[in-house]
Amino acid sequence: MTVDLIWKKFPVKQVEVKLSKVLRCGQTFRWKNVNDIWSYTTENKIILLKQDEEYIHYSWIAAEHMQTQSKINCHFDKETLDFIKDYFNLPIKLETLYEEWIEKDGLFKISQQKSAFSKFTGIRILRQEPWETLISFICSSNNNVKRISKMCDNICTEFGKYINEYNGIKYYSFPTAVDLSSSPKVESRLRDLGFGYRAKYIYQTALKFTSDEFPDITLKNLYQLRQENYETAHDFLLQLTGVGPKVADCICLMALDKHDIVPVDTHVYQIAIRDYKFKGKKDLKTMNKKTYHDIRLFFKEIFGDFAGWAQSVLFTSDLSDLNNGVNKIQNTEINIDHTSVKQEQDSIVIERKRGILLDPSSQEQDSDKKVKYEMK
DNA sequence: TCCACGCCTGCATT
DNA sequence: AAATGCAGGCGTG
Repeated sequence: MTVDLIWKKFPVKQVEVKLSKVLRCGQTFRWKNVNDIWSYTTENKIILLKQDEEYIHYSWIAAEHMQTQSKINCHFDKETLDFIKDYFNLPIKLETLYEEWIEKDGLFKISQQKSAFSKFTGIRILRQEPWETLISFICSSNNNVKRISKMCDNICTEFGKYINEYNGIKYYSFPTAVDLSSSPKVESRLRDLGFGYRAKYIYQTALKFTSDEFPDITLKNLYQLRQENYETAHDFLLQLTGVGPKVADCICLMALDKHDIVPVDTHVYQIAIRDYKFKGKKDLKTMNKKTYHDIRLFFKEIFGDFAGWAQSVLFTSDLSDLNNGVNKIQNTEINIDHTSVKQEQDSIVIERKRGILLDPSSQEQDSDKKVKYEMK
């Protein structure tokens, strides 16, 4: 089936959104990049995006079963644009926030080296669908971006609804709670798909959303948390299997409009000690409840109402472990001849690499990596 | 209440 | 080349 894509566009500066960063900095795991076109499935269509200096271009492919009439076309155009504006939190102006952060950053930072905020522009927090965010972040424990992406891909292919095909890739929607609790076999199937101990967490969480035993745990109430305060949202999420304080905070920040929440892991803890004036043991491996709380409030006091957003920039700029899948690919390329880069014809990985090569600020990182590697 | 431990897989190191 | 270590958050006892 061949489709003629019709592209529309709207103006956005790259300092407001930089797709190549935002879509692979560890907050979303389901976007694919094929020939510099980003793609993602919703319930009824595949959404396609590409970005140049001044514009984001968007297009869509309706689900296979839907007929394409001019009326639907027009509706889908609007729906897609609305989705993009909402998903990327576009009403929130990043440039102004960055100015505030740079100012505050200077006051608290230990060294006066160039602020991460002037180097890594266009990184913003998405406003993602709460159910997908919940399941994705249950997958994130003890895990890396590459593997989480693969797991999300697997769960859609196995339990989602077929949407359509584009560029030789089949696209599926993200499975619902009903899809994931339909049979106890779900858990063992997820295990087979490489979910490990998270298979049980996902199945049990899905069950809580569909079973009468837990009348308060519903999709509607999950969505309602966007209107509730942080404590309410956090406590609700902790009832779910596989959701602890860190995962709950990720969901609060990335799906539930809690812009001031900083999810704390040991990496964030290290940033607090190394770059800011947080006093704590440098060798702390396991974090207790108090430390977690203290670090979260520490960053909130520095950056204020959008502390979670600010933290995501610091985190992304501190690339050493983050995106390790992507970085590993770069190292492989630099060091070994082409024949060695064969086995994984994984389109996601391959295309990520492409995106990086075309992204000017990432090229700086490329050269950094190269230097580090040669010095070894 | 706090803590140590096990859980799963993929990748890097030895 | 097989064995080991690491990543690093949640649940359990």
